[in-house]
This record gives sequence, structure tokens and C-alpha cells, in this order.
Amino acid sequence: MFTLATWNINSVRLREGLVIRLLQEEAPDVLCLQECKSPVELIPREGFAALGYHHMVARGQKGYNGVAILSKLPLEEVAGHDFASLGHARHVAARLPNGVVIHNCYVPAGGDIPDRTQNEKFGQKLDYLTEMRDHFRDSLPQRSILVGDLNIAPREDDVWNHKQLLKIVSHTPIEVEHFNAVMEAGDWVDVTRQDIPEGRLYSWWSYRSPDWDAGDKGRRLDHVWATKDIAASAHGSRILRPVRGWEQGSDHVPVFASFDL
DNA sequence: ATGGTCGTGTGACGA
Repeated sequence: MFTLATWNINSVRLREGLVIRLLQEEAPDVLCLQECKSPVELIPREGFAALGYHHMVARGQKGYNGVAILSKLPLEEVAGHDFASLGHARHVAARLPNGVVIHNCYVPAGGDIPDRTQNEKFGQKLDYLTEMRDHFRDSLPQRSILVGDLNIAPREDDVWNHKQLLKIVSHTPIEVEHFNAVMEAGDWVDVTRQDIPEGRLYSWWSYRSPDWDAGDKGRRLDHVWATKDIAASAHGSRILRPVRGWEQGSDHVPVFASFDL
């Protein structure tokens, strides 16, 4: 059995202490981070290694984006795709000793206007998802897990108000179509919703909301998927809402799942 | 309809 977590950390250097706290309190075997906002060589690894996280694969760039997989178990880096050729550090993949491949993804946010003719970033987001779809259609992943900040809340109960968010980037029908096309192409199963099929689930609350907890205007942007061949081994999914209230916290909280593999 | 808050790195830009 191993436990895995995904967390958009919004600067791994500013929040090194919060990563250490999560590793100490929850001790996942693998932690996937997004928005590290750091070149790989400047990621502060020492404190993570001191807790047993001796292995890391990462893609980084100065100031923006960046993904990293921290692990107690050895990792073999197997890919780092630049979907849509944006030149961004948004994907890295690694294989665990048991053969399971973990994809860590940070899908572009897509800007504010949900129209690619008015907003180039929205088009890039859709193109990014289309290239992900094509990649998984061609590679037919098996014994694989995909996690990350996918920047889309696909279900009505993944947002605080479905009707109000239908024209808001992250919950528009065209984004959900693209999201579902990626899932279908790789035969991915939504592990979080397999474990917690009913009720509202959020993993992100905006910094701009004056009282995130009482207002609770959240969205489920962070996901854990597994290919169908191993999805039945997944269990114990959790979204760690209290982490949003940690001092100088990220706007995202960690999402956990365990696998009997 | 608008503005609200962060992080990076010092002026906007991205989220």
C-alpha cells in the first residue's frame, strides 16, 4: 500500500515550512507539487530529505509554473511533456519501483475570458488539454496515476454555484468537454469521486474572498486519477480542507489517495 | 459589473 498526495503549493520556496508540516503530519509516500515557481536547482530539498523524502523529479522555471514529485520511494523520471509547446514547466512523470507511473500536471489556468478569439490564454488551455488527450490516446497508459491542478471543476457539485460559474473559466462546458476527452482517451478513473461519489468537494478557495471558510466559494480544481486497471486498488481519498487555514497558506489544499499496489 | 488577494521580484503579470 502507498499513499499519494497532490498540492498546488504556490511557491515551494516561500512555503517550504508548510510542505515540511504536511510531510510530518500526514507522511504520504509520494507528494506531487504544482506551481513551485522555482528553477529545479533552487527547490529547497534538504528539509524534505531529512524526513525521508530522498527522491525528487521536477521541472522548473524562474517565477512561474513548475512541478515536482517528492518521494520516499525511488523514482525513475520517464517524461516531461510541454503540451501545446508553451515552453512552460507543467508536467513531469516518474515510475515507482512497483512499476506504477505517476503523472504530475499543472494545466494552464486560462485567463479570465472564456473565448479563444478574445483571450489567447483560454485557447492555450484548450490546446493543452487536446494535446494531453492525443498523448494518452497514443500511449494507452496502464498502471498509471495522474494528479495535479487541472484548473477545471467538472461536476456541478465541484463548485459552490454551478449556474453562476457556467461562464467562469474553470467550469465552462467547453472546458469540461476537453477534460472528459482527456479522461476517456487514457481510460482514467476519477479516484476522488470513486471514493466520495456524493456531495460538494472543493480543493481551492480564492485569496480574494474575504472569508474563505464562511463564504465557502470553492472549486475542485485538483484531481487524482488512476487508469482503470488499477482504479479498484484505490481507496481512502481525502481533501485536507483545514490546510487552507494554515498561516500564509496556499489557495489550494492537498488531495490524498491510497493504493493497494 | 467590478473588485477583491496573493507571489515574483520591483514593475507588471499571472493566478
